[in-house]
Amino acid sequence: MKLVSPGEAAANTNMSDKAGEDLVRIGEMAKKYGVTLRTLRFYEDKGLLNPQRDGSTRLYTRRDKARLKLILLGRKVGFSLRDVKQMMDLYDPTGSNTKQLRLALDKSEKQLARLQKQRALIEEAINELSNSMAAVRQMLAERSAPQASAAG
Amino acid sequence: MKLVSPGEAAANTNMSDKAGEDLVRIGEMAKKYGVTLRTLRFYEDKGLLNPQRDGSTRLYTRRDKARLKLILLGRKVGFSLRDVKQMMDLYDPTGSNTKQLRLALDKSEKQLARLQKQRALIEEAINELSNSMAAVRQMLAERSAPQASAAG
DNA sequence: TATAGAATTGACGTAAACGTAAAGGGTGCA
DNA sequence: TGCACCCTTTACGTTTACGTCAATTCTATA
Repeated sequence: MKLVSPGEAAANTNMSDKAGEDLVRIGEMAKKYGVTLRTLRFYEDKGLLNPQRDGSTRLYTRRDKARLKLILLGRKVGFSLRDVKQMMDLYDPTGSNTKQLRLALDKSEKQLARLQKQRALIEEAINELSNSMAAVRQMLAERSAPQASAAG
Repeated sequence: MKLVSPGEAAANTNMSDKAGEDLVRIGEMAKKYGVTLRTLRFYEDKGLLNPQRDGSTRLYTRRDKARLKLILLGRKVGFSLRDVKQMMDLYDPTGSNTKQLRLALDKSEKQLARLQKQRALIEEAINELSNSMAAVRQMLAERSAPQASAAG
């Protein structure tokens, strides 16, 4: 049962059962989104992805791609995979998803606060480090040119 | 052999052998610098601190305090303990410490670059997250007031 | 003397997101 | 037929800076 043979996959013109099902195997999926195979399997193991199977071979659909995009966005903004899963698990294609959206908003507000705190910490660190570097440069300068100075 | 009894420690007026040796035990040291006992022992285990001993009891000197301050500063600006140790290990009380200072400066420059990159990433994250939140709020608004709209 | 308060060493546990083998199947092509 | 790839599962390893017992000892004090 050949669905997408390697090589043909890139120029995929297969219009099988459903129009444009566009199934890809793990290798192509990984390349397409810049992640490793291990990562995709890991996400699946954590319940974040759920690709079809052709025998034992994973086949990722359009929906898997959408989910992966969300996961990667979530990771980028600093959510844990656990958070991402919680939010995605609330998705219901038949409903208004009000609950999901509210949860996402709630988590996002908290995450935004965390990010802002982190940014503040990093700026503090940058300032402290810059000060230290200035002091070190000063000491080095004094060592290379030990002229008379009032400093102890 | 009593050196610093608890309670007396705070109002320490003991001028023993060397003037103002100012030895403190681990509990007071921890409180003074806002770290746990575990942390102090851990730092010692990693070769970052080297307190004296009264039998089996650790006694921290003025020098240990100076070193701990440096460790905490290092951690604050994002150095690993390994980095901190490398830098401190080069300290030689009899020399000019040019090598140490150069190493510190070198590491600091790299760390500064990392911090700046991190800051950039965090700001990207903040922006992306803010955008997502706006979109979610939009969707929620549409759900609570589903008037006619052109949006799909 | 009994109790409460420090200290000690030793050693396993934790978090997060994968990395990295190891051992093995399936397939198209020269 | 056999390489060259792609895929699979299982499972231990990695990183960092400690946290958290556990079992014991020491000491001051009421």
